[in-house]
Amino acid sequence: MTQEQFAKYSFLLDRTARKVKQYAQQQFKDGAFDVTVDQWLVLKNLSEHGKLSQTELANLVFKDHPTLTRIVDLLCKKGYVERVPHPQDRRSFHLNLTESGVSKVTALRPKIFEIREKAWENLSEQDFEEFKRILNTIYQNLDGQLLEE
Amino acid sequence: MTQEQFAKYSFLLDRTARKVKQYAQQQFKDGAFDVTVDQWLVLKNLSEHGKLSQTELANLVFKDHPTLTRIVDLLCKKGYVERVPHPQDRRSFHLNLTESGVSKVTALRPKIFEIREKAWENLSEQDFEEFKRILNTIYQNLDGQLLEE
DNA sequence: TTTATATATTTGTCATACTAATTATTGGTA
DNA sequence: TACCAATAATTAGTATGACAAATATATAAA
Repeated sequence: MTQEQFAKYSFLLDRTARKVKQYAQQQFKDGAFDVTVDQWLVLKNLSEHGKLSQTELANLVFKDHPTLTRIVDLLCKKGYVERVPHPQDRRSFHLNLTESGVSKVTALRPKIFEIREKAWENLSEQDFEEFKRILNTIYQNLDGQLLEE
Repeated sequence: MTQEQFAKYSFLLDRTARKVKQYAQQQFKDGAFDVTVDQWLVLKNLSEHGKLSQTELANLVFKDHPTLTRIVDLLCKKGYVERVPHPQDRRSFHLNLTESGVSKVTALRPKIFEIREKAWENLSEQDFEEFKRILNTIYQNLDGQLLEE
């Protein structure tokens, strides 16, 4: 295998990740879900982990703080999330789903599973395990954080 | 495997793709490469395929036209690429590397192979083949274009 | 207690991605 | 010729992503 051939993993990875997001986003739009794919990820994690600070949430979804701030801004504007002042720390917030946010998650969850399944046609559970292993290995190879812990 | 577990592929894929791009971009910055990762992809393809219209180039790098227009704008501003009017079609351009662009590609190419190798530590050539197969399968599963061809 | 440092969040800037709409031009056809 | 549809590229608007810097507050150290 030449270096040339080898270096293509980054191209294929980027291309596929974009396609997956684009496909999902199109389905979200067709279904009038009223959220983006990244906004959904945030809603889903809030729904599963309850009250979270923005820092905790950012770590869960692997987005940096400025990006998360902006996503939360949009979700608040749409009325799905609220920022409740943290009782002990005035720098911080508890993020909560509103009633409307809870309904949204309940309504969308099954539809999103369906959308996600399409990508996996012609692939097996074994493929899934391999894929996870390789992705996680790459991530760890490049993650500087590990050196500091 | 629950649906819940299964649907994580999209999260892992997105997270890893971002990490790969971020790591490379950081190395590009440390090495004062003066281009972004996506700008490099465009330069590299221009170098390998010679005169191309923007539409042809967009198809090669799998970016949409507005995105490519802006990347080419930046590369022209930096003096690595030039837009030459197409002799037969006044709507279109031939894109060319400038002398400076050719030198840039020659200088960066080996450095970028080194950067790309890091991600692949602890993984085999066999893994690479599996990875390619799975990524391409996912891409094709979601690619509406195929239906029309 | 004052000072220094660390933490939580926000703001600013640039680059990329996607969609829709626009402009200019081309080619086919009545 | 005049019209119409297709094509090449650009512009506009919104969202995300990375990074640096700013702000406010909390905590630890002198």
